[in-house]
Amino acid sequence: MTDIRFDPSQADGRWQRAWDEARCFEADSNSDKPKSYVLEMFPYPSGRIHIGHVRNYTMGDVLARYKRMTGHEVLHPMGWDAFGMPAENAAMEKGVHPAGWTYENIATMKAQLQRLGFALDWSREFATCDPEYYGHEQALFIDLYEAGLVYRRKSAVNWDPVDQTVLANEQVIDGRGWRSGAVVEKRQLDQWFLKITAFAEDLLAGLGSLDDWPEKVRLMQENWIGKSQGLQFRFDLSNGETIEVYTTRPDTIFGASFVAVAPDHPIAQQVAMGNCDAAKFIEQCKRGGTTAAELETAEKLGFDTGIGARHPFTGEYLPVYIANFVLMEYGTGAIMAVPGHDQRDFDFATKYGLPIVRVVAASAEAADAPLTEAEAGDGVLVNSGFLDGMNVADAKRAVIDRAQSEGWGEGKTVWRLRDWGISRQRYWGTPIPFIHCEACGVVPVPKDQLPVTLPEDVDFKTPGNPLVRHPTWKHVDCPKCGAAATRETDTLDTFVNSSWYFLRFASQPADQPFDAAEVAKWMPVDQYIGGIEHAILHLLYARFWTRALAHIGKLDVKEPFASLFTQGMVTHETYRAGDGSWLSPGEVRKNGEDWIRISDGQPVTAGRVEKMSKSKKNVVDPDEIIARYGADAVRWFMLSDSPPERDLPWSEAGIEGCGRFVQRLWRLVQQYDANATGEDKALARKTHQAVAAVADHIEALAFNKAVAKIYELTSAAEKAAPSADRSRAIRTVLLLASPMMPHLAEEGWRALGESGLVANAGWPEVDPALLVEDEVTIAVQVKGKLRDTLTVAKGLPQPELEALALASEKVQRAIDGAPVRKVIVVPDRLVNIVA
RNA sequence: GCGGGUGUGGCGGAAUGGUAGACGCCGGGGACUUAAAAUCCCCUGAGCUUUGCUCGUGCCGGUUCGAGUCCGGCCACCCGCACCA
Repeated sequence: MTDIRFDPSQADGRWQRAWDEARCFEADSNSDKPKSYVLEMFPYPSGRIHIGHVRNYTMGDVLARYKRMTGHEVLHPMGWDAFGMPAENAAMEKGVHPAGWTYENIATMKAQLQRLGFALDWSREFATCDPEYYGHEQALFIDLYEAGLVYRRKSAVNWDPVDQTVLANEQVIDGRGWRSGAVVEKRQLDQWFLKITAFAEDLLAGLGSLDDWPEKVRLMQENWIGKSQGLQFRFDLSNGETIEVYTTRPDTIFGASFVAVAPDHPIAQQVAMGNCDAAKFIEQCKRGGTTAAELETAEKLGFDTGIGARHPFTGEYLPVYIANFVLMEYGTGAIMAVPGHDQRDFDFATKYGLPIVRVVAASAEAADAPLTEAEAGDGVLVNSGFLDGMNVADAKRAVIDRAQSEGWGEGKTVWRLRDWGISRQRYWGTPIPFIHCEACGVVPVPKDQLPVTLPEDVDFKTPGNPLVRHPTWKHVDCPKCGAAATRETDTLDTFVNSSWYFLRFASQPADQPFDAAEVAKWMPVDQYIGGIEHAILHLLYARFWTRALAHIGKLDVKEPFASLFTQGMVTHETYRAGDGSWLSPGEVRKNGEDWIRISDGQPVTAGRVEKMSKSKKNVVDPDEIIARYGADAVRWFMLSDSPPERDLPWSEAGIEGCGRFVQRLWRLVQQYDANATGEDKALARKTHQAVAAVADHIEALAFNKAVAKIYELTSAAEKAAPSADRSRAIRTVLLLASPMMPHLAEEGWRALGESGLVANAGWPEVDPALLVEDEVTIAVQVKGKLRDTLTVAKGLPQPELEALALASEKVQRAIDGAPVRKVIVVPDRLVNIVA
């Protein structure tokens, strides 16, 4: 009672140690409580924790702590997605070893997370670069290989000739390597692939069962998988050959007025050999930009090959063009073009004066209505021979049936999804556990020789993959025939590491990747929380791995994440000096209505509220704010105000307000009197209502609303006179706030005379009888406009309510003598008088 | 272009078709203090002829006794994908 301020600088660490010593948050796989697996996307150890991590992990933490309080056995683990390019970049730039750099970052970031007091099971921590982890990954990879889900083929890669390395598409900027600036070459290399397309149908269908995923993410995945159904068929060409095209609109076949092939289509290449204009045109197409803006404005261009394609129904010959808008990677790289019903074909036909024929119309009478643009909608087939009069769906089926019975085409499903290329010509990744033998070919490393570990004595001074030029590492004997052989020097895409880590968190036997029975107890993850940037790749790959492992009998779940939540970013206002340079929040201050630079008083322009980024200097450092306000205030801020799926604007005033509330709650706890007597029925009601509301809000992840309810109960308890109910209210508010402000809650729990940890306390019970009010405020409207309010006993019968409302002076004035035509009474809510 | 989302005070945001603006921030006034910090109390959508009235949830219309909420049509901004046949 003497020290009225709560001091996080000494309390935070003390309670963090107490939880540690009590091993509060270690999950027990043998518990018979209902399980709850709460998982946030594990971080890449880039160096320091970002404020976005703080928000992400705070949300998960509140849920995890709440679930513990409501009697669940909670698995809430943390680890490190530790392989990746930044470690190699650091090695090249600073001469440090990727492993050393990574593990140092992990130590730093772990300490940062611990300062926030997260209820994490650190006993299960691992980094994906630990040989124990990636060794198991290698074993799983071999299992998938043996099940036929892994294969090798030649594939084009972006090759940086200076850095001697393969670049991801994002690392190629304007055709040049992002680091070296060298012009990137396309090279054909033997690459490893995972057969994700074998699960395309299932991955698509599975989306339907993910009711607790954001609609947006499901749609993004659906588009990515990109299923389309149509007809693949052959045109006989005037030069005696045939060409395969694919269409999703076989119904419009009578409207086809030309055929178009991609510039890299074999036919285009063949034409180019004998025709230098064609060759020039193809060159020109390749020079075209690939950025979104360029594509949008790109003009449709074509080159008439002079070849004709015989229409399977009319026998007419259609011209074959090479066209810049046709993609080799999709379908067959060739299309039948129907200008009347496809906008791209329409634009092209208009430019080159090709026929535009209507074959779908609103009605048979509108068969010759002019087309001013392509019409893609449904309707009745016209100008289409035997299809006339059919609707689009029937016509599609009819054409496919004819093509199949006559043998010139077949119904086909085409996917946008490609197999997953997982070869990376890099050092800092999971070595692909295979050996190349001249006699035996590709041979998996025997499992008893796993893990294939990375050599430590590597240098990054010379460009290229250190695994390739290491003097000894790759030289091994073939496990099959014993002859001299070489190891695969590619490593696995880092997305593989994050495709099964949640299984390893659930079960960590030494001799296998996971124990199926133990995993079955924890999976699926009940709540997964992370950024929207992983909406497609990570989540799709994890869904694929789970299916693939189920396919080979290692698992019994298909969908790894039952419920997904994507949180918004933390944003901050930006500041610029007169010369346009960015200024950090610490360099500026508000001067009346304006902003000025602290150092010289010069005016500063306050700009948009944007995602925090180092380049714009609008960042805040979690360590600094924790040191200044304590972990609880920071956590509270992360949950307040903005709904969790939306962006959260960071503000100095906001965090100060949170700091004030921490102290306010602390002062309230000091007023707790275990011996207080007497009732306060109204406060008791508010208390119980708050317990129910906060629980509902946390379960819905509506943390901002939960926070508002805690504020309300706090205010009510502050204002109340001492009573037994007030003491209960104070105790309750502390429990409700404990998932959000665990340190203050522990300190307060002691102040209340409790000896255990609030981390082990139960969620307060709710008395349903106290959830309902005995008095209600009734709105009294006249013609829908509020004129008065009445406070009456709950459940007052309609006639009495009506009489009370009509007796109101304000109501009578509003009616002004007009006859009452109708009275609408909503019990316990309102009376509306229509006069 | 396609798909999705969002529009409510000075700001972040609440609101099962039923009292719009909960809660927080900012701001204003007051109390305490020699003073400040801290804390506490009050006010705080706009306007007006201020016991009260009118207007007000991006815009236009509709349904309804009653619309921020439902329906139709627009507008703006944000995000994702993008020449996918």
